[in-house]
Amino acid sequence: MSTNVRVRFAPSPTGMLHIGGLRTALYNYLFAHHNKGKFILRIEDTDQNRYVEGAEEDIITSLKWAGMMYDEGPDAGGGAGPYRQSERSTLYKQYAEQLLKEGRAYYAFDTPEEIEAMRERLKTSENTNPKYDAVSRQHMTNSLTLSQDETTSRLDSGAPYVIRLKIEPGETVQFNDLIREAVSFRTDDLDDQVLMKSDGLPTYHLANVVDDHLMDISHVIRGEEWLSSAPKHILLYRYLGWEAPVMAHLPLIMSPAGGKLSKRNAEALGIPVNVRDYISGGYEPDALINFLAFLGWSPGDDRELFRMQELIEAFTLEDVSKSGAVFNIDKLTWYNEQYMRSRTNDTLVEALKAELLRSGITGYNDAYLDSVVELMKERVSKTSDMVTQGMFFFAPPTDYDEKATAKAWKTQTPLLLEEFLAEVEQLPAYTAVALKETLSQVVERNGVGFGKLMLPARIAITGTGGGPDLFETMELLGKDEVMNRVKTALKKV
RNA sequence: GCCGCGUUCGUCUAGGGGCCUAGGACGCCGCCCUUUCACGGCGGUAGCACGGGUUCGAAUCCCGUACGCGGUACCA
Repeated sequence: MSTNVRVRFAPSPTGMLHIGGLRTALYNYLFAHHNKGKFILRIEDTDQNRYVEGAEEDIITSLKWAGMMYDEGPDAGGGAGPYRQSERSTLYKQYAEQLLKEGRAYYAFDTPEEIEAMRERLKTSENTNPKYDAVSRQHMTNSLTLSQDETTSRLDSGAPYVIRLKIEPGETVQFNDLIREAVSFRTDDLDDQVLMKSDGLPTYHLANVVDDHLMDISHVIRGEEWLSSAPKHILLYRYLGWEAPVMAHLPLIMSPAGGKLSKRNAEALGIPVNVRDYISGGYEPDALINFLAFLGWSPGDDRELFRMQELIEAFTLEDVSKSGAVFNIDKLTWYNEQYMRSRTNDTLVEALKAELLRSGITGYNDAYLDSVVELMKERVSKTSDMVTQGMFFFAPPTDYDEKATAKAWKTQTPLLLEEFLAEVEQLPAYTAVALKETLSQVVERNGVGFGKLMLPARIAITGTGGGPDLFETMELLGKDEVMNRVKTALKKV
C-alpha cells in the first residue's frame, strides 16, 4: 500500500462544489500523499439533465484554492484520460455488451410509466418500494421475458431500451470497508440496477466501476451515501472479471439541525454549503482544511493545528471515525482566527486590499493599511471582517450603536467632548500618547471616570462601543478627520 | 416499510478490559492582564443512549432495545 496508491475525487458537475465534497477530496488527497500515491480528479458528467454550467470550473478553482492540486485530471493530463466521463462513452458501451453477452445483464424496454405501474401494483405496507428484481422482472418487458427474435427486432427498430444488471438472488455480498470493516448485503435486497440509460449514457454505477478499473484506482474513498450501492459495484467488478479496489466509506457531515448538510438545513444556520462561499467569505484555506480534516478524523493525540503537510504525515483512514460529524461553524471560526493571526502583516494587507476592492474602496496606501491590519488582526475572525468591522477606518460612521450610546452618552457628555476637542486642537504633537494624556487630564479636571469621556469619544469616532485602541485609531485617522467626526456626533447624537 | 451504517461533554474528538473518580479542543461561565475592545494566561461547567450478558474487573467484548443517519431512480 505504499507504492501503487491511486485514488480519485469524482464529483459530478451538478452544482457548485459542496463543502462535504471538499472534505471527501481532502481525505483522498491526504491518503494519496501520505502513501506517496496519485490523486486524480475525474468529472462524472453522465447526467445530462442535471449538468450545471460552470460547475466544473468551480470544482477546479475550489480545489486549487484549498491547495489540493491533482496529479491527473481534465486540465492536468495524465495517462488514464480522458477524465470526463462524457468523453468516454464508447468504453462503457463496450463493457455493458460484455456483461450482456455473458448473461450478467439484459435489455429492458419498459417505459417509466410501466415501471411506475409495476411499483404501484406490488406496493404493500410491508414493501413500500418494490424493486425491479428477479421476481418482478419476470412480468416486465425485457430480453429475459421476450423471445430472442422479439428482442432483436425491438432493438433493430430503434425502440428505447436500458441495460440492467442481472442480480442473482440468494447470495451474500461481503466486503471489507477500511473504515467500517466487514459489511455485508444480501442480493435479495438489491435491484436490477440500470447500467446504461436509454440516452446511451451509463449510470454512475457502471461508469464508476469501469473508470476506477481502467484508471487503476486502488482505493475508493467516498461518502457514506454510497455504502448501499457498494455491493452492486462489487458484483460488477466480479462479473467483469476485475479485482475491486479497497473501499472506504466516509462518515457524513451533518447539519446542527440534523440530517446531512444541505443548502436547506444549513444556510439558515449561517453555514454556507458551497466552497465558493468560504472563499468569498474571507476564510483562510489552511483553516478550512484543518477544520474539515478534523470533521471525522483525529490524529489520536491532543494536537489541533495541522497545516496540509502535517495532515499528510498524520493522516490514516484507520483514524477516520464511523459516525457523522456535525458542522460546528464556531470551531471553524476559531481555526480561522488562529491561522489569520499567524500571517504576516504584509500578506494581510494584500488580503485587505482585495476585500476593499470588492467593496469599491480605494485610495489608501500600504502604510495606512498596515496600521489597520495591526490594529484589527487580533480582534477579527476573518480577513473580510477587517472591512466590515473596521469600516470607520475608511469612512465616518453613518450611525451610532444604540446600546453603547444609551449606556455612555449622558447629559454632561457634550461638555466633556467639547473640552477634549479644544485641548486636542491645541496639541503640539498629535500622537496616540499625547491624545491619551490629554483625555486623562480632561477627565481628571472634571472629576469623572476615564470611561465617561473615552466611550463617548469612541462612539463619536467609530460609531461603536468596541474596537481597537482608541488613541491609536485617532492617530491613524488624523486630527482633522477626528475633529470633524466628533463635531458631527455632537450634532447628531 | 425494507436494507445498511452508526451512538463518549451542546459540538469535534481521545479512549481499543484494569493507567478513566473518562483526556484535549470549540462554545459557555468566572478570575487575572487591560484607566477602552480584543489577544493572552488561569480555572470552572458538561458526557460513556438504555437493558441484559461475558469477566475478578467494561466506555472498551457479545446480544437486544431505543434513537439518529444513509439508501431504496433510466441522480450522482
